[in-house]
Amino acid sequence: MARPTMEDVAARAGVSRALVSLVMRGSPKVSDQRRAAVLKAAEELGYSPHAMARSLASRTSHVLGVMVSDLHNAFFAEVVDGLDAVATEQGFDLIINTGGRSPARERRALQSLLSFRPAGLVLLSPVVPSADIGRAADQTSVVLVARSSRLAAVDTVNDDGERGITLAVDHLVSLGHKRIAHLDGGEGTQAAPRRRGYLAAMASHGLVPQVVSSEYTDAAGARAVQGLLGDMPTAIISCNDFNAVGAISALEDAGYRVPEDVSVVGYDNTSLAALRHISLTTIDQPRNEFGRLAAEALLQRVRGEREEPVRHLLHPSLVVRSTTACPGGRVGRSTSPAAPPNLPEAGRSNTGGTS
Amino acid sequence: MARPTMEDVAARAGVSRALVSLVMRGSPKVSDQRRAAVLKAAEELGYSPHAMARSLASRTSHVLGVMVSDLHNAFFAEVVDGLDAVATEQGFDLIINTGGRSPARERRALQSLLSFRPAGLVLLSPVVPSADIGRAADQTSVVLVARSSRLAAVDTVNDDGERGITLAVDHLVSLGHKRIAHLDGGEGTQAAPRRRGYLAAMASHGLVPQVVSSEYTDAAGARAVQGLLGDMPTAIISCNDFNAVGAISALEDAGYRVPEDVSVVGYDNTSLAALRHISLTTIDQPRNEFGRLAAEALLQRVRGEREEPVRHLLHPSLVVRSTTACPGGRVGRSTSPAAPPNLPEAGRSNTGGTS
DNA sequence: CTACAGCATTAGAGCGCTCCAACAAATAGA
DNA sequence: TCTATTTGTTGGAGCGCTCTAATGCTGTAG
Repeated sequence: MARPTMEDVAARAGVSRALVSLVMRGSPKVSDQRRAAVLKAAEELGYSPHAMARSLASRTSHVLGVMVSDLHNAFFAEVVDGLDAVATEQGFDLIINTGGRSPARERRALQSLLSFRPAGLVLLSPVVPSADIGRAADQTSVVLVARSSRLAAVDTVNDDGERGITLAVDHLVSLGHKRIAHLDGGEGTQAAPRRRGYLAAMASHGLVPQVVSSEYTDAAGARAVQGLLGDMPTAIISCNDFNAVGAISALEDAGYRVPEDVSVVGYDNTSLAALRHISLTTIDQPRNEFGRLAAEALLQRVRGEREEPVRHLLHPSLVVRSTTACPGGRVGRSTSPAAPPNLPEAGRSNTGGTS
Repeated sequence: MARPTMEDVAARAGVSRALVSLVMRGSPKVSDQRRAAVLKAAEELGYSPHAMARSLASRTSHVLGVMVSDLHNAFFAEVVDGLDAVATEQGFDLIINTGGRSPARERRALQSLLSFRPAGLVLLSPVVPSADIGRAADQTSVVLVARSSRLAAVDTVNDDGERGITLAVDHLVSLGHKRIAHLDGGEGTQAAPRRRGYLAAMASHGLVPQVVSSEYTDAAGARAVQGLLGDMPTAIISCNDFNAVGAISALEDAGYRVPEDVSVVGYDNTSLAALRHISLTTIDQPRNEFGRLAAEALLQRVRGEREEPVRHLLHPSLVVRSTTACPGGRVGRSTSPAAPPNLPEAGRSNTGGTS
């Protein structure tokens, strides 16, 4: 397991260590003959350069640190994919840590990432206080994704949550809905702009808003719907897809049909929403694009091409699937949102066919 | 952004660089007085040790490389969580790469991880040929998760797929099912043991097996069910949860009720299965445990506590939710699995209530 | 024949750290 | 008192690499 070094390769190829270094870095000022000899020796020894030694000697880092607040959320997986694509293409390596949505753990993760002296840091929806982020930004370039900041030293990449919710409201209004409730995300990141967008969009249509406090989970969505029983709106805009799925489930348990009785819109367009079993109308965030832009912003700074902070605000888009329809359903029933029209047949309502 | 070094701290504290090094590594043979002085100087300068320089000088690595074949799969997220827990606890850092389920990309990811000279490597369900894994194992300790191997140099952590499927078959048989089909995972990892387990379990109950070729996606599950229309078994065991959800969706589209007409069992117990809207009976793999065991196996090797390979085969468990019932449903209807009893009411069947 | 490019190649210092041997200073044993 | 032992501290070599400046070596011109 003792791996060969440049010295070994140099000895075998009958050249100096410096020459091997040049070959490894693809320098043009090496004769073809020597290059071939070096490459051959390296191949025979199974040599590959030592990234850490290289980084130490060159005083430059080809590592980007990524802190993912929550690996379980598929949202971040796609962002990381975007990051990875750009990073790999530009010869950077990713080192990933998780923060587990706890400030203490995130702070440790940050420390650990910084100890590698990365060229830059990407923080995905971090929950640590802004001061910690500022401290990190003193040491290296930082880009924030799915979290805004006023720090001059950090770039940010976010989706325009106000606009996203506006798309949802407009869609429902164009279908003829008037009573549209919003199950909000409470203290969660990005919950505030979405709430603001909802209120503004409702106002612009001259409609009465109804914000129901909720959270980013399916259980919370179900609970919120249970609180609405007896006075159900004709449409619900959830704070995210999980919440929406929970809401749908509770609606069906209560005998409402989706979308005939109640339309539901999610947010995020997770893979969940695309499942044909769920087929949720939702708002798509260009997640991969988040990652790409974050990586590019970082690399611009790393290369010293930019000093001023950049704030990307990406346009979300509406993805219409099967959980939205005209009030009363496509068949043009009563528009009354009154009491549950009927009870589920038996057992689980959400798998039930009909008869 | 030029960060202070040990030299700076030493100068400020009025001691030698070596003493600072001792303090940073928590050596007991430092007087309290000096220790305090060093710590104070470090604090004032905002010093933190350079992980790469440390690793280079000490010729030891505190880095574990992790290759995740597919970040989108929440399965791996939990494994990584388990890894992370153990690694952090033992003072190791994780550096994560993705392989994107492509041998070429995985090979590159492997190279990149190895260039950091990690103490060990954890490969989550890699798709590269065994030879590549062997080559990696020449350079560092390797643990394979969700992929088996006969290589003497690598440890493996897997679930006992045969046993998992047996649990599913037994469960269905105990409910009274006789016609139980298996939608298999084709070439996918772990598909083979699951198929084997299914065949063995069916044989042990004296039942006729029916393997339908499929894949690990919801679309494939739906397609497989469509192929069964007109001659539907009373129960289906899917190769994973996604496949099961696709199957359920197609069943409902065709007018079958789940679980009254057809019971469905998934595999993996993903968060998807737990959604109340889906509430899928499935087989749980102890994913977090996978990660913990993998990390521990690796660290044992790193510390030189073990030479012989270890093969962990974890026991999966059955999680009964709402997609399985006695044939004919709980209400005790006809057990005939004949033709679709009726057509979906209108539009999407899967959100429909009844009337 | 010397001069001077131009080029491929190399010696050597140094990146920030660890670790070993060496060393004072204090303590103990004779 | 002198020698051992212990304890705390330090200089210096070296981890595997990069990078600068210097080297040798052509070939062409004066």
